[in-house]
Amino acid sequence: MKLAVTVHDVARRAEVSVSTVSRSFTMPELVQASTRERVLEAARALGYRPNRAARSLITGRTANIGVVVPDLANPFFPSVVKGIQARARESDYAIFLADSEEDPRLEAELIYAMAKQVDGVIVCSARMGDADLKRVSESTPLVLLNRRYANLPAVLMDTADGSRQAVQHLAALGHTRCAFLSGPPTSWSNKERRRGLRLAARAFGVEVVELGPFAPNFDAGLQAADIAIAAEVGAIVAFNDLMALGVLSRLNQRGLSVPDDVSVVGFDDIAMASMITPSLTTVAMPTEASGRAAVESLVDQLAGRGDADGGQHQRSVPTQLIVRASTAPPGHPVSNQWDGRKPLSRKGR
Amino acid sequence: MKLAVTVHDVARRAEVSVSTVSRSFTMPELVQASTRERVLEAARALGYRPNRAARSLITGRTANIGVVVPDLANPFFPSVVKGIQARARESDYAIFLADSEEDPRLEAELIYAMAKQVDGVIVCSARMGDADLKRVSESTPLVLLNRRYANLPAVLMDTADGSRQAVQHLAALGHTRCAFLSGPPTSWSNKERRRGLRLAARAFGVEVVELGPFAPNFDAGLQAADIAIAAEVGAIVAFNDLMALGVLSRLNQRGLSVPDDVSVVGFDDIAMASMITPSLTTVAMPTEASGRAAVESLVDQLAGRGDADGGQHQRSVPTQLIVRASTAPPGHPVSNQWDGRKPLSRKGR
DNA sequence: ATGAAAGCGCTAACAG
DNA sequence: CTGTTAGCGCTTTCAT
Repeated sequence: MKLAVTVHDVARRAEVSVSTVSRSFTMPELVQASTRERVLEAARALGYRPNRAARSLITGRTANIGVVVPDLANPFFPSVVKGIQARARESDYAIFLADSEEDPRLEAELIYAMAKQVDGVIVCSARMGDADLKRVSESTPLVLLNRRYANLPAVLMDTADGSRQAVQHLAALGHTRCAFLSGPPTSWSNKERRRGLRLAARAFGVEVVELGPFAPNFDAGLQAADIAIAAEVGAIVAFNDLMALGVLSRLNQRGLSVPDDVSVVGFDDIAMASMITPSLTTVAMPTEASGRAAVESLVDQLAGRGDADGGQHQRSVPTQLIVRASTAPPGHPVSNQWDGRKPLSRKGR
Repeated sequence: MKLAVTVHDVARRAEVSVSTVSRSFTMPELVQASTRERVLEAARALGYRPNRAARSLITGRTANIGVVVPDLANPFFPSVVKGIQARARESDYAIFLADSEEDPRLEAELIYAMAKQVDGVIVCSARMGDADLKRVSESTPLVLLNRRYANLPAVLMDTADGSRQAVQHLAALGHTRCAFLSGPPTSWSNKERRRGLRLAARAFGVEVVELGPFAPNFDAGLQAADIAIAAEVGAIVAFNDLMALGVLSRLNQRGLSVPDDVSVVGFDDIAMASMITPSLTTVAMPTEASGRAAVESLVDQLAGRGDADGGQHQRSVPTQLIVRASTAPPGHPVSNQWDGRKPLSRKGR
């Protein structure tokens, strides 16, 4: 069943030494064409596949990259992982995946556990504290996604600007008072969203009521909706789309109309956003693109190119407000109007 | 930076031999408590972590399990992976993840590539042909999810029964003609859904028009909606929820109301289903539970318990129809799915 | 251009 | 109970 075909087997079949077999795979130009052909042929005949684990033992390189996410059930993360996976394969890396179940302690533990089997780890929306982050970063090359710490390489979505766009939009609709349903307190994204909101609120003359923190899921949205309504706001900005959907659902239950009675804004994966109910305005997060960027950052780092650019390891990826039916002029066909080309108004930062 | 702390280092520090160190970790009861304590202490002080790759080289066991999915962007699969991941950790397995991007050839290739680094592979909704499946299954222990082949271990969602429930529901609403938007031709689930549909259609006196095949995504749903409408059906059963959402979106664009003009049924992850627009009736698939079941099946198989139960390796997991607003009595506010002009709620509840 | 031999970090006999 | 030794499958000097 699980018979291991080794270099030796191939060597014997091709009547060469093991080193020649090895070289035929890893440094083909160093072996004569005819010999190499014989080796490759023998390998094919035997169904030989190099054992990457054994290889890594000696080379110190695993060709695997680790990925840690807080919760795969949150649609945001699969999308990031998708981007990582796609970009990783382009550079012949395989993916080691772990779900920390929103547990900060587990997060660090998982990274330690996989450290030896990967060349580096991409940590998505890390929930652990700075101290742990520091410690972990000393044992394995890391890339942070949507988290900032010292000058660790990071890919940051420009979520604060997304907040700004959202507020600008709401202000344009005539709103003067809106609620922010806050998410996980240790989340960098949450802080950024709040920060952007406050800044823009002042600029556009909108009052922001901060509610929460809530869990970043659908059920919390149900509950948060009532609280928001009690706070007498005309617009609700939810930490993410899962919560926003819960809000929508509860609003609907209470017979309130969106956006006629209340405007709702969520933050979500850009792909998912296009499928979701048109009454929800969304700040689209560039999930796949960020995943790809994270891999690139890691690959650079591993290739030693990391230190070359003087600690300029933190890349920011823009976000984009997607407005649907809620602002469509009467008679405008409802759809996912954004075609991915024409950006909405943006100021430089 | 990446200094490797080995058994030797620990051994030296604890003034014991390497084998004692090794045993302290893998067979703690075979080493005297005091010695073990000394070893563990030394290990902690040095920050030693066993190198699982090296270990696997000699034990033949990696404590990793591979997972292959066709498309992580399809919400169905992250949910399955979530279940796998959770159950896997309970048995101290880590996850190797690969996305085949709906490419049957890549699928087999990915499995071969990870074969040596995992103890077994869970293949979700395999798209590859039977021949490839057979070949792959000879090189690595496999568990199939929503795919059946010979007597390979498999976890099957009872999707045919879901179809039956859907048809029964539609018949009860008075429908006599419905469309089935077919998905990937090589998909077992697609065949099962169609089979269940046909069977139930006969039983309940409903006519089924088969359309497609379509790609299992949102965009295909947009397109399929037009075709379905042209076919003059009163109900549409889509291969999955991604397509169903596309259908909903297009119907909405065309000014058709769901479910007043057309009923739409999708198949989806049970957790996601609860958040999606209430106008969509869904056959909820037990994704997480199936993921867990798949791991259990694999663990059994690896423990040699596989052959004991006489080839009874195929487990079936029930599905369940979730009906929402579509069956609500007239006057029920339909949804947060409308064109942004006319309030949907007609009368109060 | 090719071969022989020495390990990578770990565990599994086999002795003591 | 603990230490010594021999590899797991692979790459890599160092010779030839």
